[in-house]
Amino acid sequence: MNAFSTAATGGRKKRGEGHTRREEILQAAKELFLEQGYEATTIRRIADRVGVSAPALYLYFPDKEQMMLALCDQTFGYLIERIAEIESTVSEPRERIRRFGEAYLKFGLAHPDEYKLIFLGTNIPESIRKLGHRMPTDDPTRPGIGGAIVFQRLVGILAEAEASGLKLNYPADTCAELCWMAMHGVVAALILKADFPWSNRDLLGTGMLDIVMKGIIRTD
Amino acid sequence: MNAFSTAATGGRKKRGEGHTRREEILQAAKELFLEQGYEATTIRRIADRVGVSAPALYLYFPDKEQMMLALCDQTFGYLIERIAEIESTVSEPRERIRRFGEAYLKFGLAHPDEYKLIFLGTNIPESIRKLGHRMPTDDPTRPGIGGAIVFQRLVGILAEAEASGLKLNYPADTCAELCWMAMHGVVAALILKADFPWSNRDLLGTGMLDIVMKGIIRTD
DNA sequence: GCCGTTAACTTACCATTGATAAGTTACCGA
DNA sequence: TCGGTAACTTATCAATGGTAAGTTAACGGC
Repeated sequence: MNAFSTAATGGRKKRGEGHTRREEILQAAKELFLEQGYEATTIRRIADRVGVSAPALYLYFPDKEQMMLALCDQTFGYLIERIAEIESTVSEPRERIRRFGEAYLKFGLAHPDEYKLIFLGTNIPESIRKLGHRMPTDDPTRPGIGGAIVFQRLVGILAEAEASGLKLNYPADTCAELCWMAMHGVVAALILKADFPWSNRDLLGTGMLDIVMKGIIRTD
Repeated sequence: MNAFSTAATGGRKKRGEGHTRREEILQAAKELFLEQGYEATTIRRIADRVGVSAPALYLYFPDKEQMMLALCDQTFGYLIERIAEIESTVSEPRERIRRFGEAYLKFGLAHPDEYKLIFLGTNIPESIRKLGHRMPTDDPTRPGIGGAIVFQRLVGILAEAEASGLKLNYPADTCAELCWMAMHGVVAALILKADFPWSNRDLLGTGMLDIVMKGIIRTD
């Protein structure tokens, strides 16, 4: 083995310890994907960083795509947890919606590289990008369902808000779609064009949230 | 040469006719990019369709990326023309803004594959995707400036609207950014997730436009 | 202690990719 | 007719994702 690899983790694993190698591969893949993007990260580079040969990766993943998918699920998890937290601590409908939007924005901007990889699908194959938009009816045991879960929670929040008396200007699911499209637009633009001289980054986030809430919630 | 290629265009060009070959290559590349995406389209497949050898393409383009860029400029051109048309025929500020949004939406949905390739940057290298968001200060003679031109026109329309007395809730450039982010969010979502059971496609377009205009234009 | 099973891993290899080097063909003007 | 050169080809490159087939070593059973 290559004693000079960046993060070589010692020699051969003992029997039954293969899963720790799997974790090491995921960690190395995540670092490299974030550093250089999906296409630029080769299985050989991942293998080098782990300290094994390239074909060894295929003992733990069927292909490069599945490594990416495993990482997708991991990162979606953080956002899903955060949303559950909001749902369990905030009950006022308007406040819930706003908090959801804020959490989504904050998550995207705090993890720009991961958002880019997972929600934006930049530089990743079509087959993976699609999974970020998986439909809720898809097999939930397969990786890549996280995006649909997040969206479903937004639909749920708006439907509950309507049920509890909040008046909406459009059907609840349409409101959810509009809300997501708008907030995603902000995050995507700020991340993809980080060096553009945006007039006012904070204002774009809060402004869009204001605009959307004002637009979907009826104000008599 | 391969007499069985899909769109072989006869033999060797006469002297001085190289530019027609260049057009043929662009046409074949466009078809293949739209059919199969950027990554899946290989130099060899493009060459096959044209009816020449693969290295012949390098007589007309320095690399695959530049073929894509040439196509980007072509397609951006259609939208830029349409916007110019609106600016020259519609004078009422509110109507101008709405028409711009409608044109943008219509363009994106009418050319989903091209929008995907050009504005969304799915399956294309980072280096190309960035060009869709080029800054207006960049060298205008280089390809890929179209995205910035479209955005600049939106900024212009809003600034002129404000100058002619329309009251905005945010600075004009912030309004332009919010407007673009929201409309792009709709187009991107409808295109990328064409098979999602969207509640109401038309309502998402007109609704977002209503929401944005209501949100950025002060209604006393 | 040693031995078979098999998890963990390696070396050698494959077809395909974008791209280059170097040579060949044929048109056109002088 | 002949030199220059635009237009094009063949042969080849290194790098890629992935596979086939063999090697090493840990563990349980005897």
